[in-house]
Amino acid sequence: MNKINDELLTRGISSIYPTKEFLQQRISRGEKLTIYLGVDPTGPTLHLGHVVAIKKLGEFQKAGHKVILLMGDFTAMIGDPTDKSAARKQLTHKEVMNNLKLYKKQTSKLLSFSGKNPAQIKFNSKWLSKMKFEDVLNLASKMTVSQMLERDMFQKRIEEGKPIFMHEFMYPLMQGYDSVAMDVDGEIGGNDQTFNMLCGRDLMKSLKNKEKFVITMKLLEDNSGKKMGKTEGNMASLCDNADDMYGKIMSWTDGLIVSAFELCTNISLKELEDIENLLKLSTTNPKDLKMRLAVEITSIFHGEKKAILAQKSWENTFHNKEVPDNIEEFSIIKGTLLVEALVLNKTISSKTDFRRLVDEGAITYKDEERKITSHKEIAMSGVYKIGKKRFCKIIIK
RNA sequence: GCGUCGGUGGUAGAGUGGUCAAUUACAACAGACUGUAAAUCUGUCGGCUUCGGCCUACGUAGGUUCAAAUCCUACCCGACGCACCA
Repeated sequence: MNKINDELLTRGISSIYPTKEFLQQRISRGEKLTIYLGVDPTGPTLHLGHVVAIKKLGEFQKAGHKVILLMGDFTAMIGDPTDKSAARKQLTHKEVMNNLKLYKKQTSKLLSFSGKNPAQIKFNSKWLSKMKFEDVLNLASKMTVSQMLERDMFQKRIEEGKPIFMHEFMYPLMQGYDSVAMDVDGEIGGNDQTFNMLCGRDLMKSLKNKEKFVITMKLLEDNSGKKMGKTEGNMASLCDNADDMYGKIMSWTDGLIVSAFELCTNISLKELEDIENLLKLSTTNPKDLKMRLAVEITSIFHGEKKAILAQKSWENTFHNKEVPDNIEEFSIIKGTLLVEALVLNKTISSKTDFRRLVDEGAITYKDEERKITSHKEIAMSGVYKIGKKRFCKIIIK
């Protein structure tokens, strides 16, 4: 019992507010706690970065606590001015519901939505959209401007002379109010959400005189913290098929291995320690550990069988340089130029790109193991390889 | 309301009349190497091309000029400062 609690309250956790002991006491007293995790339903997919907190939520659910997955549909609708690229479009109710459906599917391996203690799903528009201006003002009166300004993000913007908008001040309040509206015992989230979650803690105290606990999770990132940008692009989506998920994990930088084992897999803490030590030895090839990692994670979402198949296919393709089994096929009319065929099928983005690739010696006609050297090559029936990971099979009609 | 500054490629961010399809960094792509789709190194990185060039792009619309991302005018959007503060 004690041991389980200990892992529940340490693994992957960055910090617990007010204290770990506080939470531990409540749990060992046998209390059934209500904990929630807020997610932003803006996109249709969740990625492995989200898994960290969802997984922890699932662990609490297994331990018998009540868990809520909160869809931040209201907060998502407001849009974030810092994100000028998107100028975030307003989500329709339909889109939100659709995303929810996908989320449910994607998280079903970590959370249980049925049984006697199902994870609940709530929407924060339910209470936030009904608030009157006076309610908002009342909320706003609980926080001071300097409290808000303490936030690193705001400090940085002031230094850079970049704007801070009023509604950005409201954000933490809105998110914080979620805790009050649902009357939860605690919240869980990435440590990048610390400020918002603590804001909810303050509100809880002043409005309900309740001590809300907050668990912040470590972020999935390079041990140097530097390479996050690099990994972001490879951040496997939970919608990816087993092969892609496996492959994307393999392309993670080595520094991510330990933290990913801790945050995304179910291996024991003992094994985790072993892996950490192994990595320090110069005789260890990090690749082998990464392969193990990729199988572990892929297994969670696709089952062990598919994960092992994905591993085999990966080894064949990249280690033995063979053509993978399930590649894209398309048919063309006889005599079509290879450029036309590939661009039409969107395997390559433009004709210029095709010429470049040919000049770089990136395209190979696998059936004859021959590099394509001419821009005017006629497409043949068979398999073409572009770069290291793009394959396609052409069929002549 | 007045004033100041600014809006550039996937992002950040240079450039302030021709040498600008636009420095650089990140992302992306390719090659070499390897331990892999890691790391490192090298190259590429708007589109079309008969490889000579051509076309489209630096907030929008006009204008000046042989020539404009760069100058002018109007407009749109934004930030900052000052004033106002019912």
